[in-house]
Amino acid sequence: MVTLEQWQCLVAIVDSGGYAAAAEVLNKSQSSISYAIQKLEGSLDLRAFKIDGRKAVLTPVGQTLYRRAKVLLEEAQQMESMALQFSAGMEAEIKIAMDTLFPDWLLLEAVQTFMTENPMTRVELQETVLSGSDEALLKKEADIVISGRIPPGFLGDPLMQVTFRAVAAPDHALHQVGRTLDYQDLRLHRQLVVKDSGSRGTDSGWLGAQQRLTLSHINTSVRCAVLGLGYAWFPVLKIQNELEQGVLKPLSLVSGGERSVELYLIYRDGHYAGPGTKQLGQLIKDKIAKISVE
Amino acid sequence: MVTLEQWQCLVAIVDSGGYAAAAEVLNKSQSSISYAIQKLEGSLDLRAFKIDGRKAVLTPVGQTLYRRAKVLLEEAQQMESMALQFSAGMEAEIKIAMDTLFPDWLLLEAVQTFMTENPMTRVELQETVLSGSDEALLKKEADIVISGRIPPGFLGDPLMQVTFRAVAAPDHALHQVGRTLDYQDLRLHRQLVVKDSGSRGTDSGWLGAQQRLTLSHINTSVRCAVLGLGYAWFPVLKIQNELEQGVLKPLSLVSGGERSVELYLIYRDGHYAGPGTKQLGQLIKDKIAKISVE
DNA sequence: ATAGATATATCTATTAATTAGATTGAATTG
DNA sequence: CAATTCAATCTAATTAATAGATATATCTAT
Repeated sequence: MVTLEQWQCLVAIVDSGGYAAAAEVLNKSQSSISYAIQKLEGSLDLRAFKIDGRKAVLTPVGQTLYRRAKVLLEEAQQMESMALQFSAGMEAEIKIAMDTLFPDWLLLEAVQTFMTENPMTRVELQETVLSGSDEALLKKEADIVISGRIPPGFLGDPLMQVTFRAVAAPDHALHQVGRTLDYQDLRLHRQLVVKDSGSRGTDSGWLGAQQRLTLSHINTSVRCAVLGLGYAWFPVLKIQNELEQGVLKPLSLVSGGERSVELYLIYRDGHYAGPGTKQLGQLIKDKIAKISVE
Repeated sequence: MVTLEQWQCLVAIVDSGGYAAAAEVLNKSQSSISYAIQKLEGSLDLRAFKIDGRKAVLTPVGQTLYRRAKVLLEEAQQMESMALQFSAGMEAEIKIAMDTLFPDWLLLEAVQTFMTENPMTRVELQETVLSGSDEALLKKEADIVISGRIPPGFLGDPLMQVTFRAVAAPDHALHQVGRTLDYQDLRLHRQLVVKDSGSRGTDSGWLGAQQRLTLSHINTSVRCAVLGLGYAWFPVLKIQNELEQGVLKPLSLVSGGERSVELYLIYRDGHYAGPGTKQLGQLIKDKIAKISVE
């Protein structure tokens, strides 16, 4: 196998203009360079240089090899500097756990910005519900968590207020009652509940409902509500489209028709978080700040 | 610098599932593998593997390195097999000299086909006129020559008949004469002549003309004819568009209004030509055969 | 629990590859 | 024609890579 060093010699000879000059550049002796080229030419069974007078000149084959060798070396160099960044603490992988309450497009925009700036860092996104985010933190399955709950021992930065509203499809029975509804009315109808993604399975939603339909993802839940399968509390930001299109309609409740939850951004390792994690967290915060202004 | 062999070890360990298995695959001892990874990790100052139990498992950083190392090795491998083709006689560079009489789109199509099949071979095209092609052959500046002249000592395969027709712009004075023209008529007008690209500079065209405008390229000459700067003999295939659009019109001559030249394909090295040169030559012939049938 | 099997790490002696330095021969320069 | 420059070659010394033996840890099956 031709080694990287041998390719490097070939390139150095061309770039510097000769064997002796290449030796200077690479901090080697001239004989080492000569030896390296001999080995290269030997193992490929061709001539890369023709000695014209006392100058080393590339053969046509050599020219082709030179061009590709430059690319190869460039790539090897890139790998090493990438690795250097890793050893300096830059993460190869950042895992995010996000409660489905959080507007996903917002996070995805931040992730996209981050990934273009840090192409060597992978990002993994896990959508969680309620205790699922706690679990991600405690089991070290996520570096960044966006959730409404801060497990004891962690510190969270407030991100945004998520407002819930009780809604149902316009032709749902609850919308035909013709007066403001109370808890008794709701009890008689099916409530759509999003299943807790944590393994302990804390239940969410109002437990007073007799009939319940439990979904694993909020998007499915919204779809069910639109189809008239039941009523539910949804984050306003998540159903903006549905409200505008009129396929979902807010229920007028005596009280409790609007609830709200504060979402927090939590670093698993607090201020010991790596540089990439911190940058990504900041990007998310910036995105939200920008949205709030608009 | 991390060597290719070290990257190869990393990849082999992952692909085969362990240090010992990698040693087997690479025909080395297990301790060599261990040593190589130690060197790699040492020079990058990071850990690529974590020994989980007694299994070697990639760290997140290691995963990223693994993916890129595969690409790097793939590229190095490609270079070597490319070089192997070179040493087996495949040319790194093929030079073509083509008389401008030859329809260029025909050659370019053949070149394109060749280049997609042989991405590592460069192709250089030189357009010549008359003795320029002889010179390219004799000075070894071209491997393939397409020309109407075969210098002594070379063998040419007949390619195609190129038919010349005397033409001028429709509003040219020669078109206003109102009868078939003879040599005397032509003598009185400016002839457009393409300059010989050879250094000896044999003159082309009919030397009886008193006024001449000499151009270095046939395309320029056609443009001049369209603008009414003179009359000229052009290959029919080269001015098909101009004839259809009516911007050039054939002159009706008593005799000599149509001449023709046979073009030949000549290999500089005859049947000692390299495999790429032969293939490219054959492609050109095939293209012409296909055209002739249509 | 415990023996046996499996997998990586480490140590050591050996072997192979690389290196520098001196020298030679060829080509260029003044 | 002498001086200089450049690559090739030879040699000795150094360095790096390797296999083999052994140690250590862990998993598996009894």
